[in-house]
Formats: sequence, C-alpha cells, structure tokens
Amino acid sequence: MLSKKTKYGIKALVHLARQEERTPVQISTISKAENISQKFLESILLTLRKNGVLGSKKGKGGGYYLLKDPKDIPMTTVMRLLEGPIAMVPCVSLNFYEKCEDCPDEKVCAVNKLMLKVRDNTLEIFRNTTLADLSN
Amino acid sequence: MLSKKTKYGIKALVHLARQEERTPVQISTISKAENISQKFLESILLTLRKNGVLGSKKGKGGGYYLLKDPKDIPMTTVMRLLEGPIAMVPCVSLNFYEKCEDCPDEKVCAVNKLMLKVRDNTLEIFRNTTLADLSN
DNA sequence: CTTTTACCCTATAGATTTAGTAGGGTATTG
DNA sequence: CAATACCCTACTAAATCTATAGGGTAAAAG
Repeated sequence: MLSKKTKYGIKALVHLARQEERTPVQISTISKAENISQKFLESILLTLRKNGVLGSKKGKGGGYYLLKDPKDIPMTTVMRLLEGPIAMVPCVSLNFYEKCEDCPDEKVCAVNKLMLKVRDNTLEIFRNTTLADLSN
Repeated sequence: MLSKKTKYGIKALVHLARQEERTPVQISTISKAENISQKFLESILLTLRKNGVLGSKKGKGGGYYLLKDPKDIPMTTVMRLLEGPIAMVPCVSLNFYEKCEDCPDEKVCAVNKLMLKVRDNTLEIFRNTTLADLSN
C-alpha cells in the first residue's frame, strides 16, 4: 500500500509543477489546495528539500519551488525518497539490498524470482514517468 | 513491502508444487524445509484451504495438498488471498475499489494516473505467472 | 474402540510503522 | 523590529504485522 506521505508528496510536487511561474509557493497554499494536513506536509516538503528536489525561501513571500524542470524529475527519485525501496523484498532491491535470513539460495527462491520481475517492471515505469508527465 | 505471510505462503505452495506425487504433506515438514514458524504457517495454509487453493486431510498420513495443477494457479489468486489488493492505492483497485476522500477528481489525479500504470503492469505479471513457473 | 496423529480455531501480545500533533526555533523580508 | 513562513525535535494514537499460547476435533491405525 502506498503511504500517505508519498501520496501527499506527489500531489504537492505536481501542484508545484503546474505553476506557471517558478515563484515560491507557501506550504499553507498547497495544504489547502490539496487537502493535506499542513504540519504533515511540512515534514514531507522538508525531506524533498534536503534531497535536492525542492528549494525553499524563508520570510515574507517565501515558500517552496522546484529546483529542476518537471521533465527532469523521474518518479524513481520521488518514490525512493518518500516511499523507500521500490522492490517488494530486500533481496531484489537495487539500492537497499539485503540477503534473506530464511532463504538458503536466492537463485532457486520462487519469491525472489517473482518479485524480481515485478521490480524490473515497476522500475521501468517510474524511470520513464516524470513529474511533467503527471502534471498535464 | 511484501508481508512474511505472503512470502511464506508462496514458499509453501511452491514446496507442494515441487512434490512428485500429490500425496498430503504435513505442516511440520514444510515448516522445517522452508524455515517457517509452524504455527504461523498453519494459519497461512488454512486461509489457502478455505479459499479453494489447498485441500487437507486429517489424521495419520494427513497434511495439505494442491487442489489444482500448478500451471492452473496464477499468482493473482495467491497474492490477493494473502497480500490483499494488488493496487497500491484503493482508487485504482479492481477488486477492492474505494474512492479517495481527499481527491476531488480521479481523472485529474496524478497519483491515480501513475498507480494505474503500475497496477496494470503488475497485474499482467501475476496473471501470466503460475505456480508451475515458479517451481522449476 | 481407543490412541495417536495432525489439522482446526480463537485469543492475545510484542514490535514496528504510519500519520499525524505539539510546541517552539530561526532566518528573512518589509 | 515585527511579521511571516520555513525549520526542527519529540511525542503519541492507531493500525498492522508476526507471531505465540492453548487447546479442540476429525480421521486413521491397530
């Protein structure tokens, strides 16, 4: 199941991408427009800023804005930052690999086999979908 | 993340599918072979039995066995029984559809758009992968 | 017909994750 | 210097997961 954190994060990013101009947008504005708890949204935008997706400006007229063009932000980036690993099991994860304790041999493991297919496929979708694709 | 319930369930099913003969296999046998807590496995096999995937036989020489040929058991069935909805958000689920509360219009929603693609793709994989495919 | 085997069922509990809330701190702008 | 709006830490209620405990019941063997 997709966490609300990720869901809200995507909605907020799309909101920013849909802006005509790249001027900062206040948290409260996004929060109201997208029906998201302001404080919760604050923490989400913060992690996106810390990881180079968003920039921010303090003080009056401040807010958050995209650091890159929406077409240069693939969903892999967003998903990994907010949701974590794309793979459903650690033993098929590219960025968060871990061996299964209970599994004697990955190469014979049915779960590994199946989830590897799913990961490859899902990854392909996230790679080929950018923020721009979702903002139309 | 895939739950251990599903993971164990798949391993157990593959274990049964790999049997030469279709004679009942005891829980304790599967539990030891696959490194699964016996009591936990018991509850998993029970739900698979209640939903027509497995049959069981009581008493001496009893155990669990597949009701169909492995090639006639698609992973969609297994995943839905053990893991639940395949979609990552209820608003793109086929069998467990629910409208989002916070979302004014699904057709314009970026999350919906993205997750629909992922679901279509994942579903395709689960449909085209049977227990027999995982058992080789 | 009795004993053993092995499935069947309910309840509970510790650990972890999720989805926030509370409460303030700090930098910037006007 | 006062108002704005981002920045940060800590905590918590609720849900889910991963089992464990403790027996009950049907069926087969002898």
